[in-house]
Amino acid sequence: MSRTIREDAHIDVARSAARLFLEKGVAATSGEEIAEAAGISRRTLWRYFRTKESCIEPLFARMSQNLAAKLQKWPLDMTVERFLEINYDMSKIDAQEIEDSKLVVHLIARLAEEPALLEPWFMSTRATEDLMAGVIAARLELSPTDFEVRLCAATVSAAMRVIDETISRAAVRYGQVPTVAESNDRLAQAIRRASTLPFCDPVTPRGR
Amino acid sequence: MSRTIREDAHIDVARSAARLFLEKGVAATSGEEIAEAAGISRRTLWRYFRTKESCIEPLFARMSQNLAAKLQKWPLDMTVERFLEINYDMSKIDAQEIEDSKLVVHLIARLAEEPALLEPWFMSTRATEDLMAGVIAARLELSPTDFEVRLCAATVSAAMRVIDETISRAAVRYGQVPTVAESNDRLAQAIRRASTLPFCDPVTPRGR
DNA sequence: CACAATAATGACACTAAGTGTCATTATAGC
DNA sequence: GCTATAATGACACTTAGTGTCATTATTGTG
Repeated sequence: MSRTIREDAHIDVARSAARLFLEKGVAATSGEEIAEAAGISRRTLWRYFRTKESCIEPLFARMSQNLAAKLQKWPLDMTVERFLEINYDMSKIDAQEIEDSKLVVHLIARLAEEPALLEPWFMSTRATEDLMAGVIAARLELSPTDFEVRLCAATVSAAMRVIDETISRAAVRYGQVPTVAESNDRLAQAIRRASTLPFCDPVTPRGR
Repeated sequence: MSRTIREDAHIDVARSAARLFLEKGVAATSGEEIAEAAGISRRTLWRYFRTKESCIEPLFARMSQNLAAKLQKWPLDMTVERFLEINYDMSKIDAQEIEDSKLVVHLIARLAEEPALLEPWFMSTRATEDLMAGVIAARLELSPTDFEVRLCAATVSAAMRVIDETISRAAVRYGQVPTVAESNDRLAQAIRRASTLPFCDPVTPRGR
């Protein structure tokens, strides 16, 4: 599986880059150091990533992909609240995923001091927006490119972004780590309030 | 007024850069060319801007500032719809501002083909978000850093972004230029639907 | 107006990000 | 085990971006 090997290699580099960025800042970290830490040549690093900053994107992308995998299984007759409740029980999450989440949380918490991290973070938000457009479109039997769907996806993913930033900051800077139930409540509430289309409630497929 | 002189110099460079980016693409435009087109040395260009891409930021920033200037005058007892209606009559806008708007519209329309333009665009969206947080906080007598205010500012500015992108794309790619009234309607409607706090309607100052 | 203080610019050398090219080494399919 | 192909490394190269210092505007003041 050449696809998986390459993806593994990419995320390994992302972890090294994230650790260096958190340790000494983005500006003080050179491409050379990232390559060395990841055990690849400088040339290969630039084949993997267009810029230094984008090296951490696979970490954000992995979060998006986890979300996507879950959202695909969201039954039409279920509310967001219930769906989030049963899907984030934290029990079947492996150690690697927890480590990655920690890195992501720390990166997000540093956004204010490290503007260079904003670009990859916004790119990830954009990916989430596309993801949500797909989910909303599927639930409401509309096109993912429909204006109403795009609007709703944008507001909802913006709300999710604010929740991520708020929780990450609180956790890293003030040590306030919420329970899984609390996070879910906040997230569900924010999504519901931000949504401009009724995709949070059970939807009934148009009769055929 | 050293402040104004510098700002003028910056936006002149931004116009040159925007024209070059639209003409030959971001990748094919070098810092050297931008500097030459703007009539400054390469060294001065890099003193003005950290990156090639960020050269166009003053154009986006100007739009934000125009918006800010208007929103400061939004009376507490007025709806968004009415406010937008009386503030965007297009009559008292000078030629330079129209030219700048055209450049911005074309840049936004190219976002899909020129991912390098995404960063400055998202930075501008972020500025709008801060702006909206201020406006919402003022109208509802809350703090601009309050979670509820941040959430609402994020959803509203996301909606504004989608409107900008939709209208720009339609205008540049399909020649569909809406009337001022139409744009206002769409914008007002999107803002109202995206808002998670009731700042769009007249607010009554808390009695003292 | 002259003259000092300070800010803005240019020139030049430099570091680091990012690319093109080609030889070498893994990897996959047979 | 052998061939086709994808991935990597080595090395030279371009261009983005910075440090430093001399020169040139600008601004404020008597």
